[in-house]
Amino acid sequence: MSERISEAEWQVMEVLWHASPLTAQEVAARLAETGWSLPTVKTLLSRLAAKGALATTEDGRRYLYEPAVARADVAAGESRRLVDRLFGGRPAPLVAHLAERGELSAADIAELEALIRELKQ
Amino acid sequence: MSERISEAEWQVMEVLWHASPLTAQEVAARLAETGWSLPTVKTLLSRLAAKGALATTEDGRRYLYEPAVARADVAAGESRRLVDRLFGGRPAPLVAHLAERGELSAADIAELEALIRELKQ
DNA sequence: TAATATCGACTACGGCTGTAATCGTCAACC
DNA sequence: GGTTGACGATTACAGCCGTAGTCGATATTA
Repeated sequence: MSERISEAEWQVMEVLWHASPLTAQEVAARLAETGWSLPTVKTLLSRLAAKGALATTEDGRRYLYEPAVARADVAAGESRRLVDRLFGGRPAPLVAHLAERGELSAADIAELEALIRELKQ
Repeated sequence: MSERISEAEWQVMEVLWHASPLTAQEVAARLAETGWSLPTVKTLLSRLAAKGALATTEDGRRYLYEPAVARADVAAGESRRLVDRLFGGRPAPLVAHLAERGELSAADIAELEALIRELKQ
């Protein structure tokens, strides 16, 4: 398990994390804004199924697709990789970075503060 | 500007962010633990120079390489991309994620707390 | 029952990435 | 001055990624 998921594949996963199971058609419909053709979406679905990120159920002559991995797990893995690579595994510099660049709103800061308070218990 | 830097390329950049300018030989020597051959390191250096991430100065018949982009800028870009993609642009969920998985040490939390206090001013 | 639409599977293909060998050239040494 | 070594440049090549076309089989419809 735990194969990497590419960026295009991630968008497909997002659709299915949001609602599943879906047919290839339905997934493609929800990805209309990407401009991808149906074959493209089908290729991505196949690749995801092949690497175990999606589970398929036969429904007559077609498949219903649904996630086989939790979004949280994949997100955690990606986060960890980034934090390791960019900040030596320490998350504070990441936050400091975002802050320095004005990428943090007051709401973000409040949210982080509440989270920290909770973590300290 | 702002071409993407791949993971192998990132390791080369790390060397030069740490000390520069260096020759290809010197860079390769500092990447001994990767097991990469000298040609491999040279390829990575060329690609980085071609995309403007490294600046070169001629030194006789060879080049001296040094970063043409700040580590902080690249790191910020990557962080931003990740946070956008995984957490809808909000950093708190990222931290929450790391926390939930026990990826945050007490020291990390203290560091974050200090940072938040500072940000609130 | 014959034509058509729809599926998934397979194939394609250019670009990027990781990894490296080879080539032409110039400098240094014998 | 010829040979050897060190450079960068060029070429290679398999695997992954984004994007998509084609094919064979089946279901639907006329």
